[in-house]
Amino acid sequence: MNTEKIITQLARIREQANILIEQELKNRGIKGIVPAHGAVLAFLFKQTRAVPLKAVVEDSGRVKSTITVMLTNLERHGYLQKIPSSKDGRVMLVELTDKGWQLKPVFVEISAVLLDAVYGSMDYTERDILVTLLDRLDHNLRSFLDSQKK
Amino acid sequence: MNTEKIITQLARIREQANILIEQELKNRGIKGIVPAHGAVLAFLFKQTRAVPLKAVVEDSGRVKSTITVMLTNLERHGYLQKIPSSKDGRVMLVELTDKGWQLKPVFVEISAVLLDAVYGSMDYTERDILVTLLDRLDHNLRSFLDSQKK
DNA sequence: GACTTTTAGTTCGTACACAAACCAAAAGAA
DNA sequence: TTCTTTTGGTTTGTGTACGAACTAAAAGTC
Repeated sequence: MNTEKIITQLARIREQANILIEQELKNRGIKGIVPAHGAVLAFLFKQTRAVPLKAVVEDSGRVKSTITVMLTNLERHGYLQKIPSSKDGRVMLVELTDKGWQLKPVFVEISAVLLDAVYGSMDYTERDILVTLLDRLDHNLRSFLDSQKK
Repeated sequence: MNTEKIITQLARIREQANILIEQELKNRGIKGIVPAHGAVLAFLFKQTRAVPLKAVVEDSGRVKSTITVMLTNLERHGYLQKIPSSKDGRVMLVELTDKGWQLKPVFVEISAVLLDAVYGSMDYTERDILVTLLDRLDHNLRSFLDSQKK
């Protein structure tokens, strides 16, 4: 096996996963949602009340300008609402609409389809080994980047 | 280990790899190049003469409109030239300039840094297991998507 | 209380990425 | 030869993604 192209390999798998997600969304007639929204939606599904845009930024790993635009688009499609906070004139509170909450079961379903498709018949021991090894790569990269930062 | 978030994990590693690449390019004072150009450049480095844009499209896995724009930008930065074919009035031939060829050793260097950073002290047996398992995920996804296509 | 700094979001400019519409040249069919 | 289809690229519109500049409100300082 060629271990030199691991990043390409990772990228390809991720890309195919995205294609699968897009297909499943399309099959279910859902519009205006793309894989990149996954992280944001997952975060919002965990909330019980409106959260500041900043919280979404921090959880998502995206930059605030990206999130501003993304939330505006999701709002335009009716999945959420952005309401200025009455407590703090700077903050914008984000809250899913009913239409947004309806995505939650779909999200769960598609996640299951995706995991099934990805792992296929791979046994659980192997899945665990794989994820553990990937975790090491993640740590390796993180510590390299940290050491560079300074 | 949580095997349910493997796609997120993959995406994170890839993202950090991209950050590393961007840093290394910056350290070397190289402008106008981003990780997304990697596939295109790797392909052009293998060529001995000008190749049609279509060949780049096929090798890169990107769509032709994406490649048209990307090549135009790379040309604007002086890394390559687009020359209309004299044989076939439709085709656009792509060729690296001297400035483009100068990226080749940099590319090799950065690839080495990246691999070192990613794998760290992981031994070769483990690297092999990892890549083999990833290959299975790739095949699983590919066959799932194929079966959906019909 | 007036002034300065920090914080939360938006806007703008640029690039990748895709799909769809478009265009011109080549190839195939009548 | 003329007409039709295919092929190779470009253009346009939309969205993600980032950094940098900007705005307004809050918090901190004197």
